[in-house]
Amino acid sequence: MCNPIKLLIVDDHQMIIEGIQSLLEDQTTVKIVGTATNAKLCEQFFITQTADIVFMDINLPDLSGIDLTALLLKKYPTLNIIALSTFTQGTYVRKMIESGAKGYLLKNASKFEILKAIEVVHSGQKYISPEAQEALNYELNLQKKLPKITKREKEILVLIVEGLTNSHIAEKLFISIDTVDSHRKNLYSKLNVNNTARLVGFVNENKYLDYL
Amino acid sequence: MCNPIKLLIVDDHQMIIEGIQSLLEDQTTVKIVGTATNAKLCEQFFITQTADIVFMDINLPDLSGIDLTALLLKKYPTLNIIALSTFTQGTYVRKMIESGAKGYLLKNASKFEILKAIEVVHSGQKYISPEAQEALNYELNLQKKLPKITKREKEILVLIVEGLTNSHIAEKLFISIDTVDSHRKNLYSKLNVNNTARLVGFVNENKYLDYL
DNA sequence: CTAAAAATCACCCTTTTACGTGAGATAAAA
DNA sequence: TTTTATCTCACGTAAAAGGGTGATTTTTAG
Repeated sequence: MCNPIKLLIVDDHQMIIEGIQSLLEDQTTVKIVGTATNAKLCEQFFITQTADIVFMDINLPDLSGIDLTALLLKKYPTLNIIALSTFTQGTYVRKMIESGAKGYLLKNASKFEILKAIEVVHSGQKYISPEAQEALNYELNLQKKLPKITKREKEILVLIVEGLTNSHIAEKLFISIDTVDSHRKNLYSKLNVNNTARLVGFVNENKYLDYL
Repeated sequence: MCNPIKLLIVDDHQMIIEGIQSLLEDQTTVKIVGTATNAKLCEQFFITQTADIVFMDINLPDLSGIDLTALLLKKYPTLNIIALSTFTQGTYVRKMIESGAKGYLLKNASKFEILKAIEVVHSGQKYISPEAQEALNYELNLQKKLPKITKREKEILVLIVEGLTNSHIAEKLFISIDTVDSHRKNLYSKLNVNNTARLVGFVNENKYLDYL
């Protein structure tokens, strides 16, 4: 019989902490060694103690779980962090995985799934809940489908969306109005729109500027 | 000594249910008489049983907590429903209150606050958590501050945002291009913008069309 | 090194917008 | 009823966008 897996829960919701504790209290394979309701407390925990697995909420009051994950893994690269979120949004899943999280659990996970995630991640593999995986795939597909624009085009797109005219943009970037106009036309062509209103609408609806 | 307050928890997150149960298990004044992880199960509960207070999550898989609240209150007007949410968004708070909820709790509420909310609401008053109240105030202020436009102006605004030109709008509404242009000018003036890009941006950023 | 992609600029023409000003008709509120 | 708001339309001008085509330089990637 090996030692129980040491689990740290980072979540600002007392209910969630209590809930996980309650769900896992009869488990001999997992031991909750600490809880933290914000990023600061989480960092303090690791000064004196350690954990095998961290359940990491995405929305913390002081620092996002995404940033905290990246920060912790810089200091303690061997940590196994499992994201814990209410959200199925693909963006969150993507960012968490990019930050180095080894797992992604939704807060409606069953006891069984929680235990499974802990086991899988502790054995060195990744565990992403089916819904989160689906959302991630959707996200990646969407990203793939969204037209790609160049660096300069993005620069100009931002200014158009902010409401600047071609001449103002030209002034700001020290280029000719005709150049700005060219970029604008290319944007229309790439994003498949034919006027400013539709361009701005497209950007807002797809949160297009969040990409690249 | 009076009977314990009968509490029903409606939330699709097992962790939350377990968490609340764990937090309240030592309480003699409150008794959890049931749990439901979706709207259907919640409705079924009330066929055979009853409750004094309902903890209602906003995000349910089948029906939003907002709609479920309105629906339940139609059938059982004396129910005391307390919204339970991760979100501080003012819109949610507003809509929940509009649907008839008597309270609004955030999921990071302490045991103390949960008990207080139950007591206050059971005594016939409303309980809205401080953060939610602040968000609600902000929301209401925002609504107040947002410029008011006329029915016709809104009609035209929608079409502009959809990317139609003045001439197309005129065609669609059987009015002259000059009239459309007048409305457009008034919109610019009222919403304090000076071109299409900023107009569309304003509408999207403020979800302006959701109002009035 | 070379081909491809990106960024730059120019010119032309039409349509649309942006801004101003004024004004009649109608409906709603005081 | 009388004021007020809304909706309607007109005219004029300048600026900006929308569209097409073509061409040079610079950067990037194979």
